[in-house]
Amino acid sequence: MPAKDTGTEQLIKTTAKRIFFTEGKLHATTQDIANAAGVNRAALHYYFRTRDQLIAVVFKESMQDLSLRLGAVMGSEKPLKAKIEELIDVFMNEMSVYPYQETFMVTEINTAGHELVNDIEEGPVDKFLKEIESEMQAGAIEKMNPKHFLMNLFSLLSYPLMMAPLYRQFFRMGQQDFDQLIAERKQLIYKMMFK
Amino acid sequence: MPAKDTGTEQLIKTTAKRIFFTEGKLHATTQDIANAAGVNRAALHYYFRTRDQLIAVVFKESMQDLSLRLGAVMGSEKPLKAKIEELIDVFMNEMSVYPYQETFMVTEINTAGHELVNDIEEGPVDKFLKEIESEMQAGAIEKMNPKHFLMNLFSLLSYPLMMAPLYRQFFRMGQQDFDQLIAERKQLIYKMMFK
Amino acid sequence: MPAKDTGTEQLIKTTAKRIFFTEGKLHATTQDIANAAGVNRAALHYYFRTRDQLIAVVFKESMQDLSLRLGAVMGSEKPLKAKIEELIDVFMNEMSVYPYQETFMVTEINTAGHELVNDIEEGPVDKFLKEIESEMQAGAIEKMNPKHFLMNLFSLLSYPLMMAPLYRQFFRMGQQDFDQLIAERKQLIYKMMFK
Amino acid sequence: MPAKDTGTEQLIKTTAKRIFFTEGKLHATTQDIANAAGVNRAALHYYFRTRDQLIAVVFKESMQDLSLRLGAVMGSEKPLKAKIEELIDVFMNEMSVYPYQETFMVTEINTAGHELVNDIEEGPVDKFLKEIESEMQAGAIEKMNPKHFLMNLFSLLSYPLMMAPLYRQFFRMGQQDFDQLIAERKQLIYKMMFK
DNA sequence: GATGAATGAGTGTTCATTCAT
DNA sequence: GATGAATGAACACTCATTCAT
Repeated sequence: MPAKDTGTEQLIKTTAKRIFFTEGKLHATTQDIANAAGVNRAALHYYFRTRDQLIAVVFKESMQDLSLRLGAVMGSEKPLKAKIEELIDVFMNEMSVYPYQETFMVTEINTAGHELVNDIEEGPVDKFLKEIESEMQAGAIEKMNPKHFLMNLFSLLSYPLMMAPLYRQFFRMGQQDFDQLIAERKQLIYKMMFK
Repeated sequence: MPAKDTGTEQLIKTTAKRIFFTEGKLHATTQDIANAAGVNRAALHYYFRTRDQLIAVVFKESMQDLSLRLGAVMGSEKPLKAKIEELIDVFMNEMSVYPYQETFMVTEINTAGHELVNDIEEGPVDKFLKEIESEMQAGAIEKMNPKHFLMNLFSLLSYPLMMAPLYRQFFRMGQQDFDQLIAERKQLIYKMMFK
Repeated sequence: MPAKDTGTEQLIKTTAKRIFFTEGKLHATTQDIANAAGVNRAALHYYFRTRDQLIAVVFKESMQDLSLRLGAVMGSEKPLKAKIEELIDVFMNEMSVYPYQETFMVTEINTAGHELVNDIEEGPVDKFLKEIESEMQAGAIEKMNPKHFLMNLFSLLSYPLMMAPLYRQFFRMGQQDFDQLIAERKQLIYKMMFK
Repeated sequence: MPAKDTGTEQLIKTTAKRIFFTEGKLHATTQDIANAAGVNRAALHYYFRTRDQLIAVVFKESMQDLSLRLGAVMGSEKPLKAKIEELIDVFMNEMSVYPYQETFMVTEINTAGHELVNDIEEGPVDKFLKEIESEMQAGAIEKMNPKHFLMNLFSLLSYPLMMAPLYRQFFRMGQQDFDQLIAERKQLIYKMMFK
């Protein structure tokens, strides 16, 4: 008799993602998650053994998910500039659905000893780095280690969003004005990466 | 008779900073801090009442410290390019002493409702933004809202360091190689900001 | 499937009552209570959230219990004199099972802001006060505000028991002699109330 | 060189009495007392060694004080009825200055193992009891163990005041109405004691 | 598959107390 | 005589976890 799948496991994962990545409750307890999912706290341990393992699963799945989506873009047959543009789009969309995902990652990186991203396919990335390199040779991009190029891209995309509360205070801006500022960045970043 | 200062209060603060910002133990307990400082856990409450207040003090002091150092650079009489160069230096030095300070900030931002940075002097920043703007007019910098210029600068500086463990795995690099990569960024960032 | 009741909640309450009201350990800690009940201290919080809530529950239940018993007497169809006699009996029995209940109440009254007795039925008491009043008109009881009559009754019953340790020393009496003295009061009080 | 008396010891005692007996803060900490007295917490231990000893001293002094005042009345040359009247006065005055003194006593009686009242002079009390007895023989007072007479007197005086918060709720009376009720008791009690 | 009951280990906090000065 | 600094012991409470059902 095959184990009947009541969808509870998936429900817990989805709820956890929502709580951690969307609602930004980085220190949510198992109780918080169980409550939000409408299940017993023990069910959580039934499926994931420990809180850390639930987090690890959620973490890994999200990373894989994202790297899959980014990998698809990187590995496509479009010209580099189009890829970069798409990358920015994909990333920004991700950030609007899961605004706290990166923040969560940053805090997790330094606490548990996750292997974090051990099973990412090297293929697309390597190919992508090579493309960047050849574009540098072609003169469209400033010459540098292509890894810098990637780090720069993600830095410019992520950091201001992670630090948003800080910058809003720092610049004494309201939520709306700041959102406007962030919206401008898509094009701005694109322009910065080339030329 | 002046209150006898045994230096314990300072010791606790210093130790907390080391634990949080240097060692990266973002979830350090009062016990952890007390142990590291070689004092009784109660001493911690004697001086700071609660854990949150200790954190708030440590947090604020560090922020003020940094913003003072950055403010000094921004407010100096040197030409903009020199200032940027110095800013990068100051920031990178800070990050090598307190590698986890930003990570700590990011986690704190979203938990407690600190006012974080309420008493930062607007003067130097405003003046600095104006300088950037005039340099844009002069054509040395790509035209944009000067706030973006600042955010870009800090993004490029901070993010790769915050995400270091992730990137090391992502790029399959050893600690040394990655440190080398980071070291290159100083000049790379400088070049990116102008032109 | 009905929630499985292991009786632990009731056990904790009963134990708490015994400790507070019978053994007179007015400042018993959660540990004391848990130990006496043979359960983990956390079980106490599992069922009652906080110590204060446990106390509040125990307190209210006991008050309601007593006021129910007294109310039954007051509301019965017997003549007033018989009621008073019964009241004295009920009260003295209560005091022999829970000698420290009043003492506990007195200390609690002034610490926490319990509503103490918010859901006591007014019916029986009002009716009882009216009966007393009519008996005063009839001349069997000294005329006064019937509330005084009630307060007098309870004063004469309770106070010497609450102050027992003091009086024993004051009168230099042994436990037995004092118990004997108290035993005499039942009839004595009855006689004082009338005539 | 005689120790110079700065009055601090007395100040602490007076303050403690005020806090315990007048303000009714039965669980006041050493800090609370020190603050109220405007002295350092350590001073408290300097003079009284431990908190319990401070309490013991305060307790004993107050008891002695009261028993002295009552003893003076009991031992005077007036007729019994006048003495009782005065006793009621003295006691009610005491209760209006130190409303929580009895409540405090009740809680202390059952916690610490004070000897409470070991050095009370037997003389006046004994003589007083004898007077009561002879008045009983004379027929002015109901015959009973004269100890009951005393306990009755104090019961009727004290208990309603100790239970005031309870009775106010029980009778659904406002503060003013209840105060009025209490004020009536002086005469009422006097009448009750004698036939 | 899922849960209510129960627990062990730990957390922040308070408090009376001590001691060097 | 009096105090600021520091501590040990305790306390209420929380949380992830387990287990019988």
